[in-house]
Amino acid sequence: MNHQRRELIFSIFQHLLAVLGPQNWWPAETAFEVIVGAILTQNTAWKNVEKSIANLRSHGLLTFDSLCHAPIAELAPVLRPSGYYNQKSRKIKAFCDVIEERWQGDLALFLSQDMNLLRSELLSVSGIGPETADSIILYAAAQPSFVVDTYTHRIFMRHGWVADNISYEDLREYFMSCLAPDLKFFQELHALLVRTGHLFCRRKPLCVSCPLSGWNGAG
DNA sequence: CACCAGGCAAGTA
DNA sequence: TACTTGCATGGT
Repeated sequence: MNHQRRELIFSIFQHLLAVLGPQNWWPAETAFEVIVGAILTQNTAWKNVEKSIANLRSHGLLTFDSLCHAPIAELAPVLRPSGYYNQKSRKIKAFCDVIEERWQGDLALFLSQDMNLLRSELLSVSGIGPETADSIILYAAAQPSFVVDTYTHRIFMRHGWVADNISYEDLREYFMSCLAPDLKFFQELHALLVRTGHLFCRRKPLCVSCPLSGWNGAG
């Protein structure tokens, strides 16, 4: 069972890598920028997130030390292009407050803790759910927690590889239970699946032209 | 015009 | 546990 899953996942990975090339995610300069981007992209097109990131940079708010001292009233208008700006400004502040109060402002120390403890603490922050937490762990903390995003779910359920109503945690376990915890592999596979989603499974009922269409894992 | 985008929390039954 | 709804701008 696990062996067959692993073979399927490896063959998908190799095929997408050959077709699309290495993605080298996450598109950010610093760990803090990854975290901010992960929150801003919740149910939001990345193109709009880029506008907010650019706004933050021009306002000098793209570092932990500057942003954690900025009031929400200053933050919210800057985040306007990526939507839900009142919610997201509170979420980012809630995260910064945890780092300030529980980790004395040491973001690197926070990110270097044991992966499962890190995941639990991230999930306890209001505004950080499972996908955002796993994105932060995989790309900001550089620890191997598999990220399940909407495209991963869509691609796997449309091919009939998993049930369409599978939960986030169960789909994450689908990957993590049969794969070695390989940071670079988790990063690249997630990036390739999102790229595939952007190109072939966006605004469409089926992945008709998806490179995985008709794929059965035998390749 | 309607619908969607790299979710999440809070409310309801 | 399993739905439903609000959050909000910008692209197709």
